[in-house]
Amino acid sequence: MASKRATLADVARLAGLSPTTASLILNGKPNTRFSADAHRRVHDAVAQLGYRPNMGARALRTDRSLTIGFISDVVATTRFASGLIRGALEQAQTAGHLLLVVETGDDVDREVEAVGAVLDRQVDGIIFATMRARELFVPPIPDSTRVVILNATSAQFGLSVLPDEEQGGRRAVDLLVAAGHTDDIALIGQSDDVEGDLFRSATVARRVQGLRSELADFGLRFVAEESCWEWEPEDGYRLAASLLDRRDDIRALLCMNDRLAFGAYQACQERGLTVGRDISIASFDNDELAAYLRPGLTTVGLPHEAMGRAAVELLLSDATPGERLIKMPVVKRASIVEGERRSPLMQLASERLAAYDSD
Amino acid sequence: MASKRATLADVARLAGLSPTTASLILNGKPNTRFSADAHRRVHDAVAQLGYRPNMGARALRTDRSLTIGFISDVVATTRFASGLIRGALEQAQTAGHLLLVVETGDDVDREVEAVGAVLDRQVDGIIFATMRARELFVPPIPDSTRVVILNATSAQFGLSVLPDEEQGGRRAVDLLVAAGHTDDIALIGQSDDVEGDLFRSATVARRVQGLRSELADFGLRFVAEESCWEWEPEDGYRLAASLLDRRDDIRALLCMNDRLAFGAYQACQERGLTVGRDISIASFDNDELAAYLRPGLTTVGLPHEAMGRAAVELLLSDATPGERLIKMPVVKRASIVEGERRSPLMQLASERLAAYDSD
DNA sequence: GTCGATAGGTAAAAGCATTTACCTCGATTA
DNA sequence: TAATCGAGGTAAATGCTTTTACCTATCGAC
Repeated sequence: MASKRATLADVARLAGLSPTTASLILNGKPNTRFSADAHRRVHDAVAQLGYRPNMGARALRTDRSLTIGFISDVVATTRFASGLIRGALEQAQTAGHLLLVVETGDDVDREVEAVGAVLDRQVDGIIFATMRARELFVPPIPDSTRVVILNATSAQFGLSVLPDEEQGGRRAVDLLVAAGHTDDIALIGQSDDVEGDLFRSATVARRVQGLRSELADFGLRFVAEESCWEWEPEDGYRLAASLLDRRDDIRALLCMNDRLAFGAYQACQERGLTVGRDISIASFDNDELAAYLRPGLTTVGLPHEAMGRAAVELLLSDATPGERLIKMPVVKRASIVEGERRSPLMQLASERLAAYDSD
Repeated sequence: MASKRATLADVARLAGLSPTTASLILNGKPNTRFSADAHRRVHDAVAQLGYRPNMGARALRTDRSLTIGFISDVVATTRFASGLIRGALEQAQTAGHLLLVVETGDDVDREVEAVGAVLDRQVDGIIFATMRARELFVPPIPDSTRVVILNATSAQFGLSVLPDEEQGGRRAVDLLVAAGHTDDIALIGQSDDVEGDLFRSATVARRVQGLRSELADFGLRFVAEESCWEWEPEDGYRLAASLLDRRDDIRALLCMNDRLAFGAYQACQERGLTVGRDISIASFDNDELAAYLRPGLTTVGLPHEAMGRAAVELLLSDATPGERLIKMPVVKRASIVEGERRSPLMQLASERLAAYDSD
């Protein structure tokens, strides 16, 4: 396969036609009438030569490269969100596009450079993915280039894709209430710190709001709240341990993420409490971890893949500015102890869950 | 920023020179003599217009796109190996290249398609990354396109990047022997199944060989071996549990990966054995999990980022065919109980570890 | 016989950067 | 004085595809 790549001119020559004709036929232009024979000859020539158009040359004329720039701060290659890029890759592929991936490490200079670099390569659009909520500084981008913000909002660019955290938060509460928990639920991890909004995902605030709204709908509230800045296993361990040592009326732990929950598991185990039998734990993210734990962790997942797909879909559509909220899946495993008594509240929570699932 | 992108012709016009001159100056061609004034005018014009060359047009002439195709079966976006792509991205960036990422899901058709797609976009080279050891079917690629195989070998393409599993295996043994283990070490996970070589990473065989060779160097052997097909936490749990229930002379578990080790932790805990005090556990991968566990898991890591970097580096170099083995880092945490007695064997193992680390 | 359609095409420009093969002008050399 | 040389450039071709603006032959109608 060392021989040079065939060009459109080669195809035309072999078909005994002009490049114009070959191009028009191959691109299926309407309002052109070429003989059936010409069609056949062109297609035969293409097959015989294994011709594939040179996208660089094509992009030069058409300004469309069938390529999308995927610029992320740090999200693309991190366990936490490789799903984002996988979803984007998948959707791009079905749309005949390829992804040019760049990681900026949240450095503004590299961000500007990244935009320049993908623009130099004539991308049809740019997806900015981020874990940080800071108002995305986005370098100048020509109006003709479509932009979608993934996992953040931006005043500057209208189109963004986010998990539907408010609904997700509500469902987490439903899970516990449907199992019979009312006045024994503690919240672990919520940080009311002002800075929280700056660096934590833009959407955590909505998650918490969903949590509280749903509880309020039921006339309930958290009986304890332990907040912390980092959300690592050791934090979960520390918070849960201190909580359980301090009071004995807690029978459900709602953790802000799975890593906190992992730490909480250890704290419970050490205290002789079996998760899923003596105490309930629910959390967020559906980290890989959640499936490893025993019993399996019930969690409201971050729909990374769906978000990635939606971003590409939105980019390639002519959708108008706005937020696209992606449904968070509720993943039931075995970390919640199911109460047998059926109270009206439990009934209501169950119904809300069912309605959400079947939506 | 809605105005059209400036072209080289615009720059030339503004500088009062010809496009030829502008091009020659900007590309710093040797053996051309232009006045200092011409240089200045061109650079001023570039700055003023914010000119950036159109890489598509450039690639058309030069056949160099400063873009690399990164084609993976499934590895690119998986927790297990996002490091590969991160390393590649990083190295590509420092070399002024961008990565066009495609995932094929290990499907031959999609693989062929992927190669076509990146070739259409004039990539300067292709990196094939894979988790599967099957002889990579690689579609026809023009000789002029450089290819590097990442995490696998290929008879067809000479250049490949692999973790140095043999040395890694030896170091794992050193860790245990240096801590005083001799006749109390069990191996968990090794599958002698013939099919193992077909689907498991190409290099696991070398890992096992390193393990056995190092033990043999010390005149030792595993006192038990539990093998299984999958390497998930539940397998580790099952194997460790059965082993510990069957015999009581085991004081060290060498697990083929961290997930197995995670399961083994649970089995030990259930039996009242404290890891790092009553029993030692060592394993491979340095999964994120390894840092979460308590005590932290001592493990020999897969050097994903370094491998990714090496792949790009190799691709852009003029290196000759061959395997490039990347050193596996030994990550010491707290899962190995340190013996106090210093035997000659312990001394020797320590020395080997030290030599490796300082290399 | 001539006019007009229409079927079936094609020549050439455009899009942008690179590169080869010149060209001009003044100074130097023989 | 004529030939040469170097400094400082430039015109035009090239790479490949798309697209606009034609072109030619034939057939039917009048």
